[in-house]
Amino acid sequence: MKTDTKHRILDTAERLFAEQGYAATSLRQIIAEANVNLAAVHYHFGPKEKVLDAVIQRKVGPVNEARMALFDRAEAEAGHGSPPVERVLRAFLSPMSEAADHNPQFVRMMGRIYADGLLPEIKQRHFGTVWARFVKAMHAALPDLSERELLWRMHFLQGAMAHTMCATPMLGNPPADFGSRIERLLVFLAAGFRAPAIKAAKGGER
Amino acid sequence: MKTDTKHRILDTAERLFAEQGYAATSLRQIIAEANVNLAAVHYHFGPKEKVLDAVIQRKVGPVNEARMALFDRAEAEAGHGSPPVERVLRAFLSPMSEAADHNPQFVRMMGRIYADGLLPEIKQRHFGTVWARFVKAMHAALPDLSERELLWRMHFLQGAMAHTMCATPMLGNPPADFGSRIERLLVFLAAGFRAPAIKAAKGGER
DNA sequence: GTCTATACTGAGATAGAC
DNA sequence: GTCTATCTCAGTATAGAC
Repeated sequence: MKTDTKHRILDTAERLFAEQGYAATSLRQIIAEANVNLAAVHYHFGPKEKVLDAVIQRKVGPVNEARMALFDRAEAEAGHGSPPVERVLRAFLSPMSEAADHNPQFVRMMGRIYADGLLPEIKQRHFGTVWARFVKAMHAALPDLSERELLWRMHFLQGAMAHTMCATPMLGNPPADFGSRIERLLVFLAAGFRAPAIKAAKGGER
Repeated sequence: MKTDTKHRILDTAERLFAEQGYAATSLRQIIAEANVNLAAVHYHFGPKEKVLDAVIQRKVGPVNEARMALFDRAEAEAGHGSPPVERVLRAFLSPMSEAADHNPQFVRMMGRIYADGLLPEIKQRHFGTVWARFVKAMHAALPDLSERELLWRMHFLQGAMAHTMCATPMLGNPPADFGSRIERLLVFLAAGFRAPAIKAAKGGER
């Protein structure tokens, strides 16, 4: 059967995207290492961006499902009230950490993809719903923050998270220590979100 | 005189990089809008990356000088002790904010360049010394943090800052309200840096 | 020293034969 | 379904006019 052509393309693309980044990886390099024809890529996926889309879709699904399950659990345990900030943050961040333990390159790839800046739509498609729930849970945990203030802080979180994911400095031993990196990020972010909002910015942004 | 060829290239490149990003802007588009020849770019700057380098160099110098001056002032006012975290953060962030008031596109460009992930060397060349001083000042302001913890938090800061700079959502009125954005970021970061460090991460990163 | 014209290589994309 | 051949456009490099 030749259906494995599709899988070979995806496997090779995922590996090369993780190693070199999306932009730096050419379709010709992928097809050479996957031993398939160039047009086969276009037949199965279409343009290069769709290859990336398929690579992400294959791996990000389980991560997002885990996130949703953790949101469910946190809210169930909180009963009437809302789960604390740390709990919500952990529900979103820890599945990515676990994915990194199993496949470190995937998380690096996600970080690089994020860093490559080509996600106007990819981000929305693969993370839209889970992100919306994340924002909602954070808002419930931090009722004193205005929506605008919260959204900006979510913006800061996004940047810090992406930059942390793709961090090449695999500082420290053991090498694939993504878990402690997430722990540090979580402490940092929780404190940032808990900070009292600024009263009146001089610019007067409404 | 034809020396303005160089300036026209730089001006056009800066504008296009800001509008579309570095990767999405072709040299041919630049030369078309600047009314110069393709080889003139190669003559004056060399490869495309050197064009970016020149564009950055022209604008980032004053910003870094302002940062250094603010570091000086903060340390002088602090006397024996160290300036507080907010003071150090503001010394680093506010010059970029003022640059944005004068030329909003430049800051957007910097963010996009950062987001394009093509700065392994550019970052070092243009921000190396000022960043080193920034880290040192932050360390002095937060003596309880281990160096590793501090460096990771600087890493988070970097990601949040870059993501904030290139944020397309010019939410709120007035439109170019970069100042309040920086104020919000500053509050968020100061709280994050002040958070007590985690004791023992399960991974045991050293 | 400054620029024009032109060519070279490799990228992504597509039409059409098999 | 698959692959060959080809198209366009990118960055880069060179030769030579002024």
